[in-house]
Order: sequence, then structure tokens, then C-alpha cells
Amino acid sequence: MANNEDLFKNVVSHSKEYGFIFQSSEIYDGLSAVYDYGQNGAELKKNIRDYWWRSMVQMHENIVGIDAAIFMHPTTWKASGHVDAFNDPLIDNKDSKKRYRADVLIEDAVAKIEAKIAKEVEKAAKRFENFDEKMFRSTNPRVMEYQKKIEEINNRFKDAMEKNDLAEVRQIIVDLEVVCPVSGSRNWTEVRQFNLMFSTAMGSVSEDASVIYLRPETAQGIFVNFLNVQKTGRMKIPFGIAQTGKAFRNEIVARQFIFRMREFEQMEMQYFVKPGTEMEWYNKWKETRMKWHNALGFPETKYRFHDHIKLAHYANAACDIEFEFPFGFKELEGIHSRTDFDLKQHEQFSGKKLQYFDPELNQNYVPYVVETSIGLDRMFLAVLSQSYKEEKLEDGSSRVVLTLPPFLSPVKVAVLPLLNKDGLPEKATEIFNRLRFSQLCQMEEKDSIGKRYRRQDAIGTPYCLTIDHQTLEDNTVTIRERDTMKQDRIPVDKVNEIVNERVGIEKVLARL
RNA sequence: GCGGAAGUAGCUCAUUUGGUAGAGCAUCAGCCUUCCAAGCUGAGGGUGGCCGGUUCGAGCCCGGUCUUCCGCUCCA
Repeated sequence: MANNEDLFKNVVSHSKEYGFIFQSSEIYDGLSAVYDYGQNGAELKKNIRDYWWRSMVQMHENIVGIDAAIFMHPTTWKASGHVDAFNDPLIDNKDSKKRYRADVLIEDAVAKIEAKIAKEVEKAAKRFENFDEKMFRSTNPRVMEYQKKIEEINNRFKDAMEKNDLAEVRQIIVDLEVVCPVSGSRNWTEVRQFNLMFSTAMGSVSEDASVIYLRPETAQGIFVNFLNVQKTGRMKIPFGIAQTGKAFRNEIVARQFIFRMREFEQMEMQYFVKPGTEMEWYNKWKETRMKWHNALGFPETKYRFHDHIKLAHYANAACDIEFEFPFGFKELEGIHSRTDFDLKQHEQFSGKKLQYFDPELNQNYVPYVVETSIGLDRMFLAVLSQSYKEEKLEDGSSRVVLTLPPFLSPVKVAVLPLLNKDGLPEKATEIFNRLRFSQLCQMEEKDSIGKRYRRQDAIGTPYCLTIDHQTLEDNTVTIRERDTMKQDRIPVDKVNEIVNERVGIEKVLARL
């Protein structure tokens, strides 16, 4: 077996060769960190999404699903903290390659001057008996000089930020002779504004248009609809709202194939609970989500929890479920106890109450939230890289096979007439036409049977039905199993029943 | 974002010092064969990532740009 790096490369090229993933706008040289799903990828992705949706919504009577718009009122992102947190002016030191927030560098420089003042004050306090600090500060020429400088800097910086004049921000840093603490040099790049949110304009007339953002996460669509769903669905706490959908982040560095994309799909569920019970539910959902992963049948050692030590401003507990990708253990899913932060923020910014009346306690409260959030594209990559196998066969030949869990496979069954004559294609068509009502099937007549088997192996088709001369005599076909390559003969009448049972999602859901 | 490497047919790669691009596999058509990538015949497919420069002439030299990979950095 090739090493992990080669293996990953092979997975990437396999995804293109067999229609799973293409680079976006490839004929125009592509667009960095944006990918399209091809004919097989779209099916696999849809099946993974379906597995998540069914396990969340269909299997939990107190979880319902919604589909909120990508565009949201701009204030949403002020309330959520995305506008402030994602709007920092950044600058790099060219020698140390370190990146700093420009505003922090300036603040540090100001702090240094303030320290100088403090030193003067301290010295003076020692020198004079009846020291009047206030008087000293307002009369000492050196202190006044420093103080004036600080005000100048602050005003310049404020002006620059208001005008969004990044060149001026850089000039302030240059004028202050700020040096990089690591390299000690003053070799700075331009200041750049990194906003992780994509923005666009809404409104047909440009003067009236307002800036709106493409959502950087789907969660806010759930929070703003909390009361709508609770009231119209007559939901009682604890209950959950699930959603899958696209989110957009203008990542500075986006790499590793579809692991970090600028446009990606999240599958999120926000679970609303009574304050004080959140840790209980947090642990419950950790367990439930891990079960969901393990039900796929991949080795359990491929998954691990990673607890966050440094918590985001909104969370009081958080962890990731990490998966061992070919490039190492990386975050696949996040489970966060978000407290009442989001709902309270939206209450404050919207002026609307977002509270639940608890009939048992006979009182209103803002619920706490436990969130599970998984990246669909990452899940896709996890499934694909875990299923990709390069096998050496007994006869010395080799094959590439995707040992996908059958219910996730893009094509469930391939119907193959052994010969392209003698009435076999007609018989195959008949079987194919019955089976296609319940499963996505393919029928192939071209090329040798062995070649057709390998082609189906390469896209992870779990079963091949082969129609041979015996089929015409006793109405049986062979069913070939992808992983073992073993064949059984089964009656044509039983084909639908057997196939549906084996490739169905039901037995996987039953394991949850 | 910084540094390094790469980009030739769908894929993997050739094209010795600059002289108007080839192979295998794949694809398509036909024939033959039929249970794990068989064979034969034929066909299609490339403005050499893109733009510019040097040159009589550039896939090859130079500059820029885009994309990808590796390392660092960043990452709610």
C-alpha cells in the first residue's frame, strides 16, 4: 500500500477520473478552493446528507428540519459577532513571516508611550514630597509631549479606520517605528482587511443598495426562526431544529482538496434545552453523534474527541469529533454548548423576545443551546478516503475499489448481460426496468464482463447482477458482491426484495 | 499571505544542445470473444495553463499571471 501522501493523491485523482469531484470552472484554470461535485459525487453527497437528515429528523420526534435562506438581514451578523470578529486589519512582517493585527500593534505602541509617562510620574513622585500627580501630568512638558503624541496617534488611527484607509494604518505603524517582536525588523507588508464574510449588494439601484453577506454559518438561520418553529410546531423543550445548507467563508488559506473550501455545506442541529441541563445534553449529543459515525462501519480508531480548552466567546463547553484523514486527524464535526448567547444577542439587536414559556415551571426563559455541526464536504472526504482501496488480487492482478457503505453508494446495482446477444440484453433490460423504480441502477453491455465489474468497483457499486444463458432457462441471475467478489445465484423474482434489503438505509438507522 | 516545486491528449508520461508534438492506457465505431481490466481494425482528441518578451524560429530561454502540491502561517 502506498504511503498516506500518495494515497491521498490517488484519492484526489480517482475522484476526478470517476466523476466525483471536479475543480470549479476548470476550463478557466479553476477557482481556488472551490469544487464541483460530478455525477457520482452528487449522488454520494446526497446520500450522506440523507443519512444525516433521516437520523436527525426522521428518527427524533422532537427534531424538525428547516431550510433558511443564505441571505439574512445584515444585523444578524452584528448580533452574532461575525461583523466585528471577522473585520481585523492585518499586517505581516516580511522577515519573520508573522502576522499581526495592525490595530493591536498600534495599541501596543501607545501602551509603550503610556508606560513612559508612568515612569516619569513615578520618578517625580519619588523626587517631590507633596506630589500632586494630577498637577504633574497637566504641567510637566515631557509628559504633555507624550500625551499629545498618544492623542495624535489615536486620532489618526480612528480617522484611518473610519475612512477604511489601510495605507494610512500602515503609515502609522511605520511612523511609530514599530518593530516585529520576533524578527526585530520593520519590513512590513501592506495592511489588508480580512473579512471572512463574502458580501454583495441587495437592491437594483446601486445608491439604494445595502451591503448584505453570504452567511458564514447556517446556525443563525435557525436562531432567528426559533420562535416561528417553536410556536407553529408546538414544540416543547427540549427540542431541536436541523438544517443543511451552504455557507461561505473567504478563507485566507484554503487547501487540502475539499477539506477547506470557500463555499461549503454544513449540516447543523441546534438543540434547545432548559438552562442548567445543557451539560447533560452536551454529553448526550457527543455520544449520539459518535454513534452515527460508527454506524458506518469504519474502524472506531479512526475517530476521536478533541475537547476545546480555549472556548469561543459564546460557548461554555465545546469539542470536535476528529477523523483520521490521509493527512492526519482533523476536525470533522463540532459539538458546542452555546449557552443562551445567540438568542440573547438576537433579542437585544432585534428588540423581540425570544423566550420559551415553560408550562412545568410556569415561567419564561431564554433556552440554552447545544449545537452539533458537521461539514458535509468533510464527511464526503472522510467516507471517500476511507473507502478507497488499492487491492492486489490472488491472480496477481490488481483493482481499485470503493468499499462504500452500500446505502451511500452512488449506483446501487449494475445490471450486466454476460453477452451482447442471444436475448440477454433484452432480459437484462426487463430486470433493469423493474429495479430502477426503487434504486439508482446502471445497465452496461459494452466490453468484457470483467472490465465492467472493475468499472463498477471503481465507483463503489455494491452489487452487480449478471444475466447469462441460464437466466433464460431457469429465471435466475448471479449477484456479485463488490467487496468479496463472490457470486450467488438468485431468482429473478426475488431480485428487488434482496437488493432493497441489502442496500437500504433502514438497517443502518436501526443501529443508532 | 510567505518560501519552494510543478503545469504537454481524459489519465500516466516522452519529445538529448530552441527547428511547427508522440506512446501506453482510456474514449468512440465495427468485428470477434464471453464470469473478473483479452484480441483485431479504424476513428476522434493537444493554439504545450494563460499573457507578454527575446529569437529568423519558443513546449524548451526570460518576465508576469492563474492553478495545484509541499513547508510555514492562518483558521469560531
